Amino acid sequence: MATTNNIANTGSGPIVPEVVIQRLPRYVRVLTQFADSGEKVISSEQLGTRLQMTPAQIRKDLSYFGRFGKQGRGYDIAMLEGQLRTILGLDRTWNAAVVGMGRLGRAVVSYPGFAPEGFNILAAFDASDDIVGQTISGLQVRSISELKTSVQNLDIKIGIVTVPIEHAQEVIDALVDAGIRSILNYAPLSPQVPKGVTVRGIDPVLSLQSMTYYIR
Amino acid sequence: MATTNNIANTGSGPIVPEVVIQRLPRYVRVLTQFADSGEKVISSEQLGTRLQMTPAQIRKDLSYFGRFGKQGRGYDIAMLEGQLRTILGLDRTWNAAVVGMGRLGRAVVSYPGFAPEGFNILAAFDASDDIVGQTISGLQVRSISELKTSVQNLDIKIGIVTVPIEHAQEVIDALVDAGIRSILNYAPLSPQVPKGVTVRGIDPVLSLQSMTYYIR
DNA sequence: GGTAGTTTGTGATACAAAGCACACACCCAT
DNA sequence: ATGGGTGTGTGCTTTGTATCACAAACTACC
Repeated sequence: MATTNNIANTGSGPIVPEVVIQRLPRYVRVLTQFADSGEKVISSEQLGTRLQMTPAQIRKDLSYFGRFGKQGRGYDIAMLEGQLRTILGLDRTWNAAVVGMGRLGRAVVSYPGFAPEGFNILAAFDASDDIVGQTISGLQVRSISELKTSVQNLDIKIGIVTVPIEHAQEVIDALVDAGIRSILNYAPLSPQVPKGVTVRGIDPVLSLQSMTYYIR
Repeated sequence: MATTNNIANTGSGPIVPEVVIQRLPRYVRVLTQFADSGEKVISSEQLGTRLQMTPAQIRKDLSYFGRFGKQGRGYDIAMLEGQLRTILGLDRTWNAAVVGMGRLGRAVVSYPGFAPEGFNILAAFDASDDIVGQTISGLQVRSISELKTSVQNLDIKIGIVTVPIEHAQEVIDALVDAGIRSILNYAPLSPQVPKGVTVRGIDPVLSLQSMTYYIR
């Protein structure tokens, strides 16, 4: 799975390849690091070294969105980071909901890495009556039957799926039905989604299974 | 990060593109599901529908490794699954070690999805004296100073990195130094590794950050 | 056992992404 | 203010990947 997507190029401008979009957050991350270490300017050469890619590719990628650099100098770090964040929609916060409050779901809602990046988990859902009503990491677990209304009331834009594989497709269908167009899927399947919905899969087993080819 | 790799095409035969290798585990997964539901034979068409890809691509991918199908019929499910598992090195078990026993490392060692797929976590490491010696999910946490000897004694082939970002690169260096050539990295950076070492990154924040582009 | 209907395996083709290389812009030192 | 040095932006080339399309191989049914 790793990274399924039915592209829906938002906004106007040229059509940007999805691979490019997927690289942008990595640029943002490195820019943030350089900014933190007090640097003001960075060249595509330096970025490339850090990210293990050619400077030309970085310049090409950036050129899809504008001309951010100065010849003979490089890129102003703060400015470029800001531009990229705006392009990616990271200049605001996003509300998310987690569906499936088993072991994995609990780990996800208590993961401290989302909020600092502007992803706020505002709701947790589960199908089991034993779990609904419990409070986990400060979230009152809701019944899946409330999914659609909660998504609308809380302005939730991202769904995170942590249910067992046998319920994953139906949960994803429910999220789509509720109007969600971005799904982070922890279940080990390639879900079917309509065009316009983006799904990213998190699947450590798949990653391991393709690595063994190189060491077998 | 998502999926960095310095290719090292093992064995002989033609050079197989890495994208192809990364798709094979997905084929294996679907084949297992079909086998479980009692099917005996499957066509590239059916596989394609399930995986949201063209039948031609599946046939091309498989053709890198041999001729597994029968015209007018399709593929024998059990046979193809077995072949692919052998190709990927999944016809055996693999020993892994987790480095970093914080919140994330604990979640990883207690994740029940690895063992059924033949990935056995045999050792856990941490740098902190407070944690070394503790038993977590049946594993006695060892000091990182023992990394190299443990890797050798326990025949560990896979390293799983769950340390904070500021120690990730040094831990990865230590794993490489210990002879590890396959690393699953949960830390949010693009690590530098020598050629011949494969790193796969698990990074939900990066996934989210590239999805927002499509809904912004 | 012949024929209609499938589905594979694969060259050829089309499409997409990455890399090259250089004109041009800008900085800085003098 | 002028010139040497540096690094961008981008058209062009190369490399890589996906798709097409069809002959060949097999099945099933009469």
